[in-house]
Amino acid sequence: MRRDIFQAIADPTRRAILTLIALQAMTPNAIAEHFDTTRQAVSKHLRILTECELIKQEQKGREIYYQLEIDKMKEVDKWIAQFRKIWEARFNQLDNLLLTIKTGEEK
Amino acid sequence: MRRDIFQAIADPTRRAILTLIALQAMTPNAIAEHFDTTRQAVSKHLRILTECELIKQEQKGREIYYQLEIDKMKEVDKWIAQFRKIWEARFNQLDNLLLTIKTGEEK
DNA sequence: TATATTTGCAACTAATTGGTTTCACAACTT
DNA sequence: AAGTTGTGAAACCAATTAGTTGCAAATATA
Repeated sequence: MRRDIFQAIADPTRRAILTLIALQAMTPNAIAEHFDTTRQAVSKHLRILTECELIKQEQKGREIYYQLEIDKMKEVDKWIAQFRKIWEARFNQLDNLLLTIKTGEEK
Repeated sequence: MRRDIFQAIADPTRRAILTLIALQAMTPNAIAEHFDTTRQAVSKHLRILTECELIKQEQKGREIYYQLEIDKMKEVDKWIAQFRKIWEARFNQLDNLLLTIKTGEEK
């Protein structure tokens, strides 16, 4: 069973769940109300997100509050960083080019 | 057939392909040499990446060079941004707290 | 204690996935 | 013209996925 963050965020419902609980922890029932699916299906998504540590549970009586483990998100950010480095470098090149053109015009 | 970037980068081989061609365009054969799989399997990955516009082709004689469409990567970055905003806010809160403690000590 | 609520888990199903083998076609080379 | 090389696409297969329904366990309420 492959269980990494990239596979976890591949599903649109799971991405929506992460956005939903980003600001405040919620119970499975409350989460399920936001989607056109059964509570059990949401429960399965929550299990997958828990397994790859993108969320964590906090039991309160018979309710379980799920909340985002935001630090785990940094792993995706880290992978994207290699590409960000490239597009920022290109942006700076373009910037220098424009500056060169401008300086040329002023002469 | 769902075909979005998140589903595309869910596969580890596809992520490796993206990293591989990030700096220079490559042919399917050259790419396949880096993986323990057939050229045809790589070809299928390239098709998926092309369909969601993460890469583009450039024909040169009978060879086809695949190169990264880096701008498309920004869409993932954009989704991550909502979470980055949160962890940066928390970092600043912590920073302020430390500053408050320090200031308190100086009194 | 009996009942309702909140939840996770197992079993099943249809669709999708990533891989393979085989083939066809176009472009170079001899 | 004949053979080689680089490539995509089709047909098939095993594994995985996301969903369903049904059930069991634990906690709250009457």
